[in-house]
Amino acid sequence: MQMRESRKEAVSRHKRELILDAARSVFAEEGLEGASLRAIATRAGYTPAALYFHFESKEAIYAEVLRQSLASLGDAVSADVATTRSARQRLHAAGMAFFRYYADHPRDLDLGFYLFRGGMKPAGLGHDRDHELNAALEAALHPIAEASEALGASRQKANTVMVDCFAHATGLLLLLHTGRIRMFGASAPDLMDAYLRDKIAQLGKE
Amino acid sequence: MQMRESRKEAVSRHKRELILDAARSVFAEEGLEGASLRAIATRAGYTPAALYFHFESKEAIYAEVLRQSLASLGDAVSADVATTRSARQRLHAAGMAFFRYYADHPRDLDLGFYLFRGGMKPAGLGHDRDHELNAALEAALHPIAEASEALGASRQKANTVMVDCFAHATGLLLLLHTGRIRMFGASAPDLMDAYLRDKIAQLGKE
DNA sequence: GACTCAATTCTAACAGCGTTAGATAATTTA
DNA sequence: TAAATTATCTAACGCTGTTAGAATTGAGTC
Repeated sequence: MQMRESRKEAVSRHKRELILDAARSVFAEEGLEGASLRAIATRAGYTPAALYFHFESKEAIYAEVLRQSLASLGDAVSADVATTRSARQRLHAAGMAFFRYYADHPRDLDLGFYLFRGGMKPAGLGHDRDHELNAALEAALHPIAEASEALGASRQKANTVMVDCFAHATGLLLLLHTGRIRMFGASAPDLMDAYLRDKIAQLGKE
Repeated sequence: MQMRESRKEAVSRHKRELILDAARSVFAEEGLEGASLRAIATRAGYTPAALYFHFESKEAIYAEVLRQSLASLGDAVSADVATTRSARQRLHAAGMAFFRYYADHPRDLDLGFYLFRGGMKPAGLGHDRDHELNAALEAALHPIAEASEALGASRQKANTVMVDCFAHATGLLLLLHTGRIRMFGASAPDLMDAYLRDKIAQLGKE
């Protein structure tokens, strides 16, 4: 039921994208803390209030940046998975691609943590946006569940594997980017690799 | 080299503790977002500016709350570990105690995420406070490394196990408290339990 | 009891934040 | 050209963490 977008809509979408570019730019240079709505507006050549014509709130801008980031993540995972030949390799490739994406894009991880942790609180984002982000994350991770099932796991078990991999990767990424605990020579990517290999071996023998 | 604290020092310490109680109280009722310096001051019966006589910044108050929380965590882990008889049980008990502490104290987890992620940025906390918090976290987790070594792992490997357990628990806790990904019937505590059992079995046969 | 000096708290303000109402400018439509 | 809609700006509100400087409190001394 979607009709061709009018010229006006295209222009509007383009302006939104310019604002999002400004947001990403400020975000990259100043981090999440420095990415105030005013800073974003200034960089985009706007007055703060003007942004409210294109987005309903600052969090909505953040959410859209995150949404696009999750789409990129999904693409990155899919691309890596596509180069493999076996279910074992698919699981490993998907897990590592997920890990690597956030190892390479720490700001995106910041944003994810910020919105995913705070988003449910007071009227944050609203259920629609919220569900959309959840779905995008799950979609990006889905190859892990698919590969697990191909390795003989039940659907329930396959989803559990997906959740486990997500949790482990997330925890390691947190460690990687904050350096809270000394790693004693071990590297986060190596630990992720080892975790996935163990999981695959474990699935193979059940 | 530490001498008995004077009466004046004791009073000062008591007032600090009252402020920290107010902080915990606001934090419990309003969450991290609602725990503004002004809200804390009001609850403690102070004017906002008065808090700066006892703490150097709002983040310093947060940091002290977190420090005490990490001490409690260490106690909780130690207490559970003390009830066990074997190295296998110690590892399992320590991992589960860590997980359970933050499952039961979501606000403390919020605080940890907030300070641990943002703390390194612009002049946040300073290296001393920062190192102190890191050390407290590592101390709380140490029983995991100890038990791993008792199970025959090298010191390097034992520390790796500690890091892995921390990462997995952290990731699952994030999931537990935000419900970002559907868990498909699996429960986070069960997943943590399964992870630890696997790790223990894996250590046993090396 | 009055004086002093330090410890403690308050008042008032600053600059920054997200957000909103209402006026204004720019663009499209009739 | 006139009207109407779209887009942006100005100005303000109430919030935030923080600071300077004045006022208050409290203890120790003459």
